[in-house]
Amino acid sequence: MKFAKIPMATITRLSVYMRTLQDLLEDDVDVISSERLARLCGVNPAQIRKDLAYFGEFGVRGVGYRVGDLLGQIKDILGLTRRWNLAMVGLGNLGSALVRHANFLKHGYTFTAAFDVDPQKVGKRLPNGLLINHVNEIEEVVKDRDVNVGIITTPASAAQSVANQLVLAGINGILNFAPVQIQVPDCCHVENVDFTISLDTIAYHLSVSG
Amino acid sequence: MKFAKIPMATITRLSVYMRTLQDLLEDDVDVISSERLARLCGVNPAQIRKDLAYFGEFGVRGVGYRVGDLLGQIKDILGLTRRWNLAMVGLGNLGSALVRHANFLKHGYTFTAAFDVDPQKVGKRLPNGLLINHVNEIEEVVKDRDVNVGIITTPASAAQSVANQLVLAGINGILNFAPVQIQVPDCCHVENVDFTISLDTIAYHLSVSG
DNA sequence: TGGTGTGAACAACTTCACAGCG
DNA sequence: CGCTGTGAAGTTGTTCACACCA
Repeated sequence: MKFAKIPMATITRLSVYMRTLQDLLEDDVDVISSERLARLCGVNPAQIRKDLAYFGEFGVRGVGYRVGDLLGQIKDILGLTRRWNLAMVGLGNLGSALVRHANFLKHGYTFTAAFDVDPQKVGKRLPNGLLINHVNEIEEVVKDRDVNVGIITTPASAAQSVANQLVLAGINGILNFAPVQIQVPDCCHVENVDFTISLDTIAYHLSVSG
Repeated sequence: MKFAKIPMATITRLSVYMRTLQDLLEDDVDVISSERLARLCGVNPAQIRKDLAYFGEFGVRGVGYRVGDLLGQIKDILGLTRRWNLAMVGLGNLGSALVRHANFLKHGYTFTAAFDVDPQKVGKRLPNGLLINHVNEIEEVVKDRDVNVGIITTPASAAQSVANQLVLAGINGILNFAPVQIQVPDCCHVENVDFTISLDTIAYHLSVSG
């Protein structure tokens, strides 16, 4: 099973397994079976075994998986044993909140740049000390500070233009919170976080079921 | 094709079509073909026709779809012709930012309640005038203000307990921003918005491709 | 003629069931 | 003996190709 192409959904689940394993490690659990881990993650046990099998044989037959080992392996697969530098573009309510959000700081993600167009904001510093640059400076600053991933929290109307500048600056990964479909070349990977869609989905479910 | 069960992915895409149609309407576009709409939404034209076919025949053969009509139909399908009352639970950086976020106010979503555990916050009012209640008051306030959907932006450790209280208060839809898998009875629909997973996915893609 | 609506082919992902090994 | 690893079966979702109709 070593050289198959890996389903996108597998990568998503690896991230979930990782989080659960971290919790288990903190609770001093040494070994866990696919069945128990599956219950904790809300998936099928065979799914876990198949997901892991894409990357190697990490378990012990008749026993299960060693929590610490498996956690290390998954971090390795996801590329989380190194540091990733992030740039936040758009420091409105959402952008500012996310920069302060503790979850990014786990797993080696660090903000090394921040951008906005508002003259009131440019030149100021964020609570963590990070200087806010103008969006026009993206190319220069991104290269200078070795930014790997851009996070877009601008209004929808500005998102595509920002994405273009990020790509131009050599960025290959974008996390897009703006509610639009942005177009980028194949070299750049975009993930969309769109809670308006999620809300609409809830509205639909509530409508049909009563 | 009227009485098939509808793929979850179809509902997600309807929300995307809706947004694009709204833009087209503002640009005074009257009619659009599945091919052109598909290009704008980044999907396959047949996909759009199939998605819509689950719910009826909305197009005109040889012509395309009337933008205004189709928009109305999709809003109807998604249940967005009525008002939905939201409750925000957790008014940290993220929760506060989301309450202020303009996108919720489109499409008939309104915040009618807000909760936190911090005594510094309880009793205060948000910029929009909404009073912050204590999380203990969820059941009472939710029923009183006819809340339909709960949004969880608490730390992961508190999310399950909050979800339990929301369910107890009779809520059937939860939008969960906390990075944990919350367990609820079948009567309640949960959508997760988990940007830590999305970031990990980006890290994986950057790692494997260079 | 041109674009929708849709059955049939195809592709992707998930689950089952059991062989294989510690 | 018990749990992993995995081929095969099953399920779900996507794309094709063309009949059908304004």
